[in-house]
Amino acid sequence: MEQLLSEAMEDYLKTIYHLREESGVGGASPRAATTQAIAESLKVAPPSATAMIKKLAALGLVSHTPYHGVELTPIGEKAALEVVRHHRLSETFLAQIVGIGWDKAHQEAEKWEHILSEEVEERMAHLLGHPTHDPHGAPIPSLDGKVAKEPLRPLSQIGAGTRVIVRRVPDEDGALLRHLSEVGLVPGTPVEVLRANPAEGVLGLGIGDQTLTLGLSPAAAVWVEDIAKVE
Amino acid sequence: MEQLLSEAMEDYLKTIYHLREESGVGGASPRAATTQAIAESLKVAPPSATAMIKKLAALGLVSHTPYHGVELTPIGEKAALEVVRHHRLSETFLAQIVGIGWDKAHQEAEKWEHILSEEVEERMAHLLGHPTHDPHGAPIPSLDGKVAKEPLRPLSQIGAGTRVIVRRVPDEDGALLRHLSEVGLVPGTPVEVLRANPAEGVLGLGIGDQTLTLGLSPAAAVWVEDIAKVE
DNA sequence: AAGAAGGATTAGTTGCGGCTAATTCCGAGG
DNA sequence: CCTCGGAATTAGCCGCAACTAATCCTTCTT
Repeated sequence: MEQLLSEAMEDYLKTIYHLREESGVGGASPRAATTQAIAESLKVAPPSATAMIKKLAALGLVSHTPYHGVELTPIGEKAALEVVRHHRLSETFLAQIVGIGWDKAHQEAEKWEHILSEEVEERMAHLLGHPTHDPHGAPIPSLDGKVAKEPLRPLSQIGAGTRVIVRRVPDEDGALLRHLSEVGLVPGTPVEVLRANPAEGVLGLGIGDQTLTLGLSPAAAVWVEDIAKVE
Repeated sequence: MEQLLSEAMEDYLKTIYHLREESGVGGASPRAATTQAIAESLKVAPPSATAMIKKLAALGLVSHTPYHGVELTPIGEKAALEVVRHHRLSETFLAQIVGIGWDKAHQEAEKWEHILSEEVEERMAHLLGHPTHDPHGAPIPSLDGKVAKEPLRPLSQIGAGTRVIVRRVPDEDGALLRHLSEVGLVPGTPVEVLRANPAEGVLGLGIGDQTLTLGLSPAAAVWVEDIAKVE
């Protein structure tokens, strides 16, 4: 089970995995991986996606119900998880060892994920102490293809008066990441939601002894873990 | 000057560089980079090489005299040296930091060389203390495209009774590398040629207080620096 | 000086992964 | 129940970098 997949195939599998498995974190139902969603994520035209889906289906990596959606088969999921593992290990390695800012690590890892040999992967994991999460808080799948499932919710859905811990931030948007780390919204940070008014479109947050205001849309991308209600 | 070249183009430029600039180390005249030599090095059919040569010539990276050879233009050489720099830095990084055996570092670096961003390259060089040579003793071109020229000779050409220092070993052949490091023929090691009989096809060598016999063909791949005659 | 050998190039194809334009299908609203 | 809009698919094409078969140069030998 080694490198029979082209780079493009790996990209599609990873994208399908993200669409299916990672859209509904807080128990939300995962959206279907539609042709359009896949094409959009990969910035290709829909017919290109259709063609690749057929190829992957022929290889037994996805099951495709025409005009409906795509589902990873167990084999496809294994392959996808290997790419995800390579990606997140690379991100961690780039940030921790190489010293690249975490806001840039993601795009570098997009290239690394396709060329990591099993041996280099093993060495990196070892050097890093077999990390369970990447710098953005995303879980790193284990070698045998298991991912920790975590009951996280988007910060945007947290009601006022609740204390939570930031567990995960998105990795794709460098500018957003830089802003989040400036204000201290990084994985591991405890945060209290002070004000939450959907009509207002903003959240008032307390981080340590600082307070700040964050728009709902960036807040929707920050995933947190509940701790306790404050009455 | 950044990533306008396809991976295939980079491979061709690197190969042409190796054929032209690195064949004659001990002052030997460099062989021409012929279509056939290029095709062979890249394990590609000759027509494929012809086609790519034309493409590179159109881009001003090589000058091509049809039915004769190929020469790197200054721009082409700069591009080739950047790939070589990436390759050798990666080899060093893989061996030194990641902990991959030097016999495997080469083939890993073949993949890394194409995806290194300038920033990651910079960080790696920094972490390694801006090394001047890779683990095989090959000089690492500087950022501005300069390579140290060293007056090395193949070990196979050294006469009996001469002491030399091993400066460079080939990087492509993993099995040969493993053997060389087993017997201690690694860059930096002083060696005395005890016996040299071309008819015999072998060299008698003294390394430290050990002696060993090495065939001429592997010896031709080991480059050494002269120290002094022993009378 | 002629011809043969072998390297180089041209001609024509292939597979991959994109694309646009045209068509087909599905499901929602009338 | 039918129609219509948007999503999905098919049809046909492109660029890249490989390939085989055929042809064309150069050069070396006699």
